[in-house]
Amino acid sequence: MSRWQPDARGRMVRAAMDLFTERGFEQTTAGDIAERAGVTERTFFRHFTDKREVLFSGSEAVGRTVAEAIRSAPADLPPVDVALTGVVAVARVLEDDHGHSARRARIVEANPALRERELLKLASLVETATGALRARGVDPLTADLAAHSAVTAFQVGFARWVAEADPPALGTRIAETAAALRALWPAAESAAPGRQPR
Amino acid sequence: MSRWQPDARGRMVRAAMDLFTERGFEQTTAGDIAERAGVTERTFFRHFTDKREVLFSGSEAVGRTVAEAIRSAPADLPPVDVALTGVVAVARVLEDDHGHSARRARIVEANPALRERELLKLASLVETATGALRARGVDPLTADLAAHSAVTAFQVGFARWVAEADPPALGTRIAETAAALRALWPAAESAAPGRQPR
DNA sequence: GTCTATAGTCCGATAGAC
DNA sequence: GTCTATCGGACTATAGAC
Repeated sequence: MSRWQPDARGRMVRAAMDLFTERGFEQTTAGDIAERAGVTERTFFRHFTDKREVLFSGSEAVGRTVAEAIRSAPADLPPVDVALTGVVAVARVLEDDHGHSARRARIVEANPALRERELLKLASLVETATGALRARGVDPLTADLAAHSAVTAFQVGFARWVAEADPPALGTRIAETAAALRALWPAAESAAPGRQPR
Repeated sequence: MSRWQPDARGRMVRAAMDLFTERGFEQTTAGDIAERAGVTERTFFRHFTDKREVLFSGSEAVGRTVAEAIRSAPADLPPVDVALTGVVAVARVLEDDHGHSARRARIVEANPALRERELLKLASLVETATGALRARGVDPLTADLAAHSAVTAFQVGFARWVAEADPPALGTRIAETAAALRALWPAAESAAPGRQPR
């Protein structure tokens, strides 16, 4: 039908993951990825602003999922639980394909440049969640910290999940991590009403 | 006396900050920085692995400060407070020069590539703190989460501090942020002794 | 210190979809 | 005709190799 094979973007993503696994991120040029995907290097850079971005193309969708889950969470839920609702919604999407997540995580962990990009995406997720919480009327500082805490629970829970050979549900790991986060702050010492910790 | 002016590294750092402020990070080449610092481009790359790194040369020292503070914290302190001790020790160092921190923060915020690097340094700080906590016998998950929480308190408190024209002590802002973080987790619901939150 | 590969940008040209 | 996706070539800066 057309001059081009469809789904150039998907082919580039798959080619990149394969090549990064085979010979590593730095040993793979943008041209290599393009070649294997059957496009030119120039086309690669029109789809992805830089070489790293090819592994992070789904991140806008993740942000939308978080924002929507926070928007539609029950009104009476405490802010931190609202934020956790957001990241658990993301977990539900990733749940299905542990193999892909694990493979991708291994590639990212192996390269500092990719870790940097991942951290930027997580930071952007924190910002998205903060905004969604504030839209619910949560005060700015609480919103920011609840978002940070939820993303930490996601990040740490996800890291444990992908490291496992025969894992439970990702949502379970995240809930466990959130429980451990809550347990960090001993209620007995300083959470008595009105007392200001220094 | 010698063929070279002393403190080439310091001159490059200052030249970089000036140029990044004047014309922005991307509009400044490594050669520009080297030239203003009176060295060759080659010398620049011998001191800094990449262009961004010139703004992050103090990060190893920060890591050592955190690790040492955690190592020497009172034995009976809860893990999260030990971790907070670490980041407060860093605050004491930055305390003196609000102007420099604010200027640097503005440069970093203005450029995604620099934000990425900053996030990587913060992640590495989390790892350092986690290691130091584990060396005290804290279990791995608690150590990781306490480190994350402390660095979040630092990060958010620092961001508020640099944004202020006539700020209080950075340590105060961080303590406030930590208190707000603690307040996120309502004690009433699930922190009763022996009860396991799900 | 020189040389080189790669990343990433800018310009324009082209070919199909609508 | 308009919109969008591809391709080609030239170009600079980064960063590493020699």
